[in-house]
Amino acid sequence: MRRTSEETKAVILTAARERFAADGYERATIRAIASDAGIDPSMVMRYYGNKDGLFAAAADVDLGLPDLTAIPREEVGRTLVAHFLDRWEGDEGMMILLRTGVTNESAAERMRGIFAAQLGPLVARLGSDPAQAALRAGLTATQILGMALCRYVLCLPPVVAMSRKEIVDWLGPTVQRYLAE
Amino acid sequence: MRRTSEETKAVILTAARERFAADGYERATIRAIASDAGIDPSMVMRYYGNKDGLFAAAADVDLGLPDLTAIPREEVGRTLVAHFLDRWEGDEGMMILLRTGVTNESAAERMRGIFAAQLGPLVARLGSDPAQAALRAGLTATQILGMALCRYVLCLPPVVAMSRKEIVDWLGPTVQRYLAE
DNA sequence: GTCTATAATTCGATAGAC
DNA sequence: GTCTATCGAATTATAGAC
Repeated sequence: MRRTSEETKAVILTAARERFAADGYERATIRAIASDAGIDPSMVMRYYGNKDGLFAAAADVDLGLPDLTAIPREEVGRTLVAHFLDRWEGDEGMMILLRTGVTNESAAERMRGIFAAQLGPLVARLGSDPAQAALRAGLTATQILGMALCRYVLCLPPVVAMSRKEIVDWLGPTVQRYLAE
Repeated sequence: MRRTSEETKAVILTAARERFAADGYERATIRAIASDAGIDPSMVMRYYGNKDGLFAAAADVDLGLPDLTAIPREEVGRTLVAHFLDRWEGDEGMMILLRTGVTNESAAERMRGIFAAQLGPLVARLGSDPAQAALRAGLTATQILGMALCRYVLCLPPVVAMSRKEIVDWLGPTVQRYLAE
């Protein structure tokens, strides 16, 4: 099939995101990604240089965090938990970060950067003690990422069985305490 | 160096645990493990058959969970958090399960089995509603594993900076609520 | 018990034709 | 823009000498 270069780049990137999300960095091979995209492996190199370049493009994730100062303070915990559930079930971005960040140092560095740049400032704007903002953001990350790990990656049966409402009801108060109490 | 077969097996297993913990399943090569152990790669095959056999031996982890019915009920959350901190900083067992379980399905299955067999019954013995025991164990896993992920694997700076006491003080009440409230 | 040699794959990456 | 062909390196795994 004949495409424009932009189309080809996009097709490759979509396949790459799915593979990195499903398999992690090492097992997501250029050959497999090219096969999914229905093109030759050399096309991947042509447009992204090497595997690292492709990964960098695939792992460019925006958490799309909501403005927590615009909602009632007692609702920030539940709101953030619900938002991350949407993010996890929406696209592969979070899965890419988690699956690759665990065995790839540059991916872990990217994960640190994303949380420092996006979750950190959000928590800081919530007010309270500025000196504690980083700590509170870190605590929040442990609970949010832990839920994602158990539910979407390790697939622990009792965690998979939980409904969306159950998760918000149980984790909401935890994140509320970490964020604002 | 000349050893007995038991010694050689043990030397290989020690090196394998460190490599699997540090690199995950894919990047922990038999060659690297053999090199660490100071022997030839073929020795690994001789004693463990193949890479899966070696991994099975390396990932045989006992959480060594304490009997929570023997301590005051209001202390179970803090006690469990402290125990897992010890486990994480004690040997490579937990790190192996986490690093490999994220990109290897058989390792994830092993993780599910270990938590179902060891954490589940522990929570069930705490009493309360038997129908909720699995849910409570799952919730506990999300917070415990999430802390480990952020602190020991992703190394998020504010989480790494926390002292042992801070972790127990912050996570203790969370796990207490998941376990027994 | 230890090692050499090597088979059989698989992977990332390059060169170049069309 | 797409593909064939291929290189060079790395991996798991096997066969067999000492």
